[in-house]
Amino acid sequence: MNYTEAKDKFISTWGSLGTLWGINKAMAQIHALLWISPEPLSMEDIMEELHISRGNTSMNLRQLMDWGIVFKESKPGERKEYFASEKDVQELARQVAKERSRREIKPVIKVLREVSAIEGDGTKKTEELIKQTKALYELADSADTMMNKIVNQESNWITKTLMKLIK
Amino acid sequence: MNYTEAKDKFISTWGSLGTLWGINKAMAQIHALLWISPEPLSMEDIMEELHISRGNTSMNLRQLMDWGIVFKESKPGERKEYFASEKDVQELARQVAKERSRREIKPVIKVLREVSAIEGDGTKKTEELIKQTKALYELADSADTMMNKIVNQESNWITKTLMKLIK
DNA sequence: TTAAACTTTCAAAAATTACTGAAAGTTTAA
DNA sequence: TTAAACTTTCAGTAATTTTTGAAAGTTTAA
Repeated sequence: MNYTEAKDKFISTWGSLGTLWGINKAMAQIHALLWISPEPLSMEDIMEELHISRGNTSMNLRQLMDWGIVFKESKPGERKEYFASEKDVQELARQVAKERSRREIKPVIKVLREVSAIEGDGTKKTEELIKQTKALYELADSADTMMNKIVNQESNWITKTLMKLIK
Repeated sequence: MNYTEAKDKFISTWGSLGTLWGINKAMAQIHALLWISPEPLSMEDIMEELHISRGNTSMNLRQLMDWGIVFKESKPGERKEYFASEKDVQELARQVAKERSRREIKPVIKVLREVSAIEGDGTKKTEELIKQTKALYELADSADTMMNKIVNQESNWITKTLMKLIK
């Protein structure tokens, strides 16, 4: 496998993984491209490499910046803007975990807490609703707390922790 | 909030979370419905409660069974088939982790290993591709190994472990 | 200021994904 | 066997999501 094959394989695999996990393909592919690029890329560079439109590129770069994993860079003396990925894998993981917790997990935990807190009325179905949503609440809440621990630790806490668990 | 409101809120929230994580809404909602139902439900029951078609119900039940989190039950003396959810939250988590690892993570790890193993050619871009995909490979591999540890432990290992990490 | 160089927005179109419903298939009781 | 009771399949349709591209917006150099 030469450079171009490897690059294309990585970009397309990353795009598919994104799709599977609810992230749009263009966004995941732009991230992949920047992740392996030694230099920041311009919008033109990205459009050309991935064969996507200017609008699509712009919108997805914006999202990647909202997620905190891509940054704008301006080269001195140039009008054009360049984009660069967060390059540290630990920081990438922290940032993704943090955002998914904030946007997706926390709101669900809130609903689970509310739903599992309704008053029992003596019926079996209400008991079951309370019992099952409470179990989900407790699991989700522990998992989320752990994620946030990770997010707020020094950068290689993840690896250290995983190592500790694995051995 | 009364029973019906709580039930509807749970089902619709679970459906939306599914969508966000790449799982189709009907599948997530059927799971939610069975999760809180004290008794197994028939296909008719599910269709009626969620206002979805027979075909849709059938296909998504099949998928839930493929994931190993919903089971067919036949009541003695009845032709109709009934469906019940895995009720243990630990087992649910184990099963979901196991399947996502097998279907989605493992194949990506394989690609990352291949891509990061290409031979360097002295160019900066090849070096960067190797370095960055290797970093991703190592993180993904550790995380996956941990997931599989969890999957193969006794049922409340998750909670114990999370507790240990949190305090 | 002006206008060139660039980015963002957004309505419309395309692509993808999910859903329906009727026909085909299967199972079981008699 | 037959036929009733049920489930699955799948082609067509609908809904949703993504993408495009041109117009509007912004920035900066002169």
